[in-house]
Amino acid sequence: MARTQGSHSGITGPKVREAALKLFARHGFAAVSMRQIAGEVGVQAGALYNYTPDKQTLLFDLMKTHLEDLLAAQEEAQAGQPEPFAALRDFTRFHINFHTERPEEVFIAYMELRNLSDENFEVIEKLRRAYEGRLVDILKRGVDEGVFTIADTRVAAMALIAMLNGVNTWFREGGRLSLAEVQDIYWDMVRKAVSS
Amino acid sequence: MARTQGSHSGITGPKVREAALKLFARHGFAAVSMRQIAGEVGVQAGALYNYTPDKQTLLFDLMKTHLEDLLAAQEEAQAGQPEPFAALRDFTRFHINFHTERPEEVFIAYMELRNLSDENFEVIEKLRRAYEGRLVDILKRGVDEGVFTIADTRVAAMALIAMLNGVNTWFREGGRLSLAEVQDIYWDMVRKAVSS
DNA sequence: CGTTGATCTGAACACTCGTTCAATTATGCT
DNA sequence: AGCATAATTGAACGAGTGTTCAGATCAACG
Repeated sequence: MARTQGSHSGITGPKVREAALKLFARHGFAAVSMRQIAGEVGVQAGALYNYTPDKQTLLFDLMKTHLEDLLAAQEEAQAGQPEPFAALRDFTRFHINFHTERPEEVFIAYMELRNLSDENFEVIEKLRRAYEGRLVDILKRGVDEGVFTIADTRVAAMALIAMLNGVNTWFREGGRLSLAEVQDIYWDMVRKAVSS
Repeated sequence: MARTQGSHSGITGPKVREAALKLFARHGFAAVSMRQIAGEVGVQAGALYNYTPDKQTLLFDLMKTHLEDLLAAQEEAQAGQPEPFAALRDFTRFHINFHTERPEEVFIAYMELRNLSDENFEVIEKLRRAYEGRLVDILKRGVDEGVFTIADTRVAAMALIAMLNGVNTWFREGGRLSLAEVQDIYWDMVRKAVSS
C-alpha cells in the first residue's frame, strides 16, 4: 500500500502537531514514541518525517510557536499602556488568560526544556527571557514613577510569573471559581506585593 | 563473576538512590535507563533489583522520602509558633531554605508526577496536600485574628507556594544575591500580599 | 487524460529498554 | 575455620526505539 485517500499536507501537518502536543503534555516527551504519535494521527510512523526532520525538532517547534504566540499576544494586549499600574493589571489578567487557555503548550514549554539540544534551548530561553523582560519593564517604570515599591525588580518579576504560572496547576474551568474571580484574586495579591 | 569486593547493602543502597536522584533530575525519569543508573553506581543493571522491585518504585521512594522529610522538617521549624505573622515569616524562610538545599529532590517531586502509577500518585499527592495544608492553616489563623487580608485562603496558599518554588528556577549559591537576601525579598512580597 | 510530484506504507536497521535468573563469590556469624 | 547467605555478574528475554527508504498510490495541473 501507499498513499491513502484524502491525505493532504494541509491536514496531516496540523494533526501531527496536535497529536504530539497532546501526548507530550500527557506522558512527557521521552515517554512518547513516534509510533504513538502516528497512531493518534492515523498514519504510519514513517509518514511523520514528511512534517518534521526528527522527534526533537517536533518538540522544539511546538515550544517555539507557543512562545512566539505568547509574545505577540502580550504585545497586542499591552499595546500602548503607559501607566505602570494599569499595565501590571493588564499583564496579570493577560498572563492568566493566555496560560489557562493553553495548558498543554504551557506544560511542555516548562517541563521539556532539558530535552532540547543546546542550540534549541538557547532559542527557547531567549524567548522566555524576552517575555520576562516585558514584566521587568513594567515594574521598573512603576518604581521610577514611585507607583511600586520593589526591592529587586528582576527577582520580583520571577516571583510574580511563578505565582501566576501556579494557576495552571490547579485551575479547572467549571470549578469552584470562575476565571474572572481567579484573575481578581491574583491581581489583588500582585498589586499588594508591589505596593509599599 | 559474582559478588565483588567491598560490596555491601549499606553502601550500595544509598548509592543507588543518589545515582537515581541525580540522573532523574538531570535527564528525567523516562530518559534514564537502569543501565545508566547502574553505571553511575559502578555495578551491573541486575544488581539494582536488590534495592528496588522496579524502576518506578525507585522514583516513588525518592519522592515519598523527600515529602516526608519536608513535612517533618517543617513541623520542627514551625514548632509551637502561635503568632500567624511570625508563623508565615518562618514558613517562608523555611520553605526557601529547604527547597534550595535539595534542588534535585524538588525538581523530581514536581516534574515526575505523571510517571507514577495511580496508587503511588495518590500517596504523593496526599503528602503534598498535607504540606499545603500547613500553610492554609497559618493563613486561616491570620485571617481569623485579623492579621491577614485574604480573598481566598486556599488560592492564596497555592499562589504563595508557587511563588516560593520559583526561587529554585533561578537561584544559585554564589550568585548576585545571598540566600538570606533572597529570603528577605520574598518575605517582603509574601507579607505584603496577605496584608490589607 | 496523462503525467508529475506530493504523500504514505510497510519493512528493515541497529540499538536500547526493563526485568529475570542461574551461577558465582565475598561477607558475617558461629 | 567453615558455613550460610547476601550481593553481584553476565547473559538472555521479548518488546520497543528513532529513523530510512524503495515502492505504491492519490491529487492536481496542463
